[in-house]
Amino acid sequence: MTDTRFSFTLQHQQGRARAGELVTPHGRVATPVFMPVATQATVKSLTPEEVLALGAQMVLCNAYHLYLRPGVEMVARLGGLHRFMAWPRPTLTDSGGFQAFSLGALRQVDEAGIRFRSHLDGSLHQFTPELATANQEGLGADIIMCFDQCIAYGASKEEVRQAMERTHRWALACHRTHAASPTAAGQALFGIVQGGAFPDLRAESVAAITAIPFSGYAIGGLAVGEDKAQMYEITQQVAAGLPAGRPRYLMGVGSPEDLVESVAQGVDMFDCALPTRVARNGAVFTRRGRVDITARRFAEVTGPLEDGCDCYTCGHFTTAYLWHLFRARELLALRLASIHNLRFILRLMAEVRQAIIADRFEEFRREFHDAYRPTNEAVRQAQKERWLKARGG
RNA sequence: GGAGGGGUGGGUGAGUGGUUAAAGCCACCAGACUGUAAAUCUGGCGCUCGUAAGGGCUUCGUAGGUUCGAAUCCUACCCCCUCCA
Repeated sequence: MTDTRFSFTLQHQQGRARAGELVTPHGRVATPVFMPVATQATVKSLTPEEVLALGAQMVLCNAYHLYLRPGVEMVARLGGLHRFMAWPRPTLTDSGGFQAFSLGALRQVDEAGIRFRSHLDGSLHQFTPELATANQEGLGADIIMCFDQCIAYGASKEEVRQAMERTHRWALACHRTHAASPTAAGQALFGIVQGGAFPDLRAESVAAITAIPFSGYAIGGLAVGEDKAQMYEITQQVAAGLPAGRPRYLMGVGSPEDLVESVAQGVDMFDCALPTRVARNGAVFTRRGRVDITARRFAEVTGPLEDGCDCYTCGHFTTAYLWHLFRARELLALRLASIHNLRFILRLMAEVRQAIIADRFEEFRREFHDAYRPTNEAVRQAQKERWLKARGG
């Protein structure tokens, strides 16, 4: 397998934080990069032009969802993923392995693959590493992912081990399948490290996955219920074990604070449904933290969601108007909040990159955390404990 | 003037003798959401004591009454609505 049209160049490094560039058949991508999630070949509520204007360089689509509807063949007949969704820039597809985690009772895992009960019509489908790879080749994304088994936090070590070892076997199968494919030259295949929150399993997984010559390496199975301290530790450990010359992708992360922290551990790529989902539920990111703007106290706030934000929403509308749109359940509320949140994240990433290149990432990181207050109860609790400890000791 | 209907917790609106501090919805408050089965979900929402379990107090227009027991039955009064003159 040779990715003649895919490459990654490390441009600058400060501590573990890296700035680099991906080259793909559909263009270049400056890293660290956040990929907005376009599960069903659309970033929910936004047009590709809008997504592009927000500063997005690349989006993630989901092969499982597109396989069920409209179907891989259909997308291929309609010109492939890029043309189908009118997104001319780089794309990445997830294999459907995550749905082994998220679909709950609708799926069953065995050695051959994962059997899914379609959430659309109840029909039964089996995904194997071979099929998952072929599906992604059919869709035609620039980067495709190995079919892995993502497992919930709280599973026993033995269960995590089994899922991990299966993921390793499937990784080999995916690599073999892709290498034999005529489309291989145009697509980069990434491997995925699993192993839950167990450092020894993670070490094993890093060894097994990096033994296969993938174009990039992903950290999977995080942000599935473990606490943030664990997540950061595992991220640091795994990132440190991945080859420096290949892009590192932390799947499914994240929140603003997670992005900053993970870049600090040497991660180059991210995707996350959080910014857009949370936006549709009325929560908005600001430099001071996440805010639920549907609360009554925002009814008459005449300023923008955030002073100094350069997004379309903040440039045109008051917080009071957004509040009204959410209360009235107007569709524009979803769009305007999504625009703001994605712009917030994408701008954050651009600033992170600039800071790394200018060798002032650590200052940036500190300033960010000083100002940013996640609403997450656990984090707040941890902050409180740290404060009490610092005060008492 | 005549006939009829109705007044329930912030709003709307169920409830017509006990299991009712009183459904549902809205509003309000809080929380969750991380490779999207999500424009979703969860909890709270009379006052008060308690960390909790649980306890106390006050509520269904107003005032009386019947009853072991009343938002529910009776009487009077106040107010609102509809139709007919």
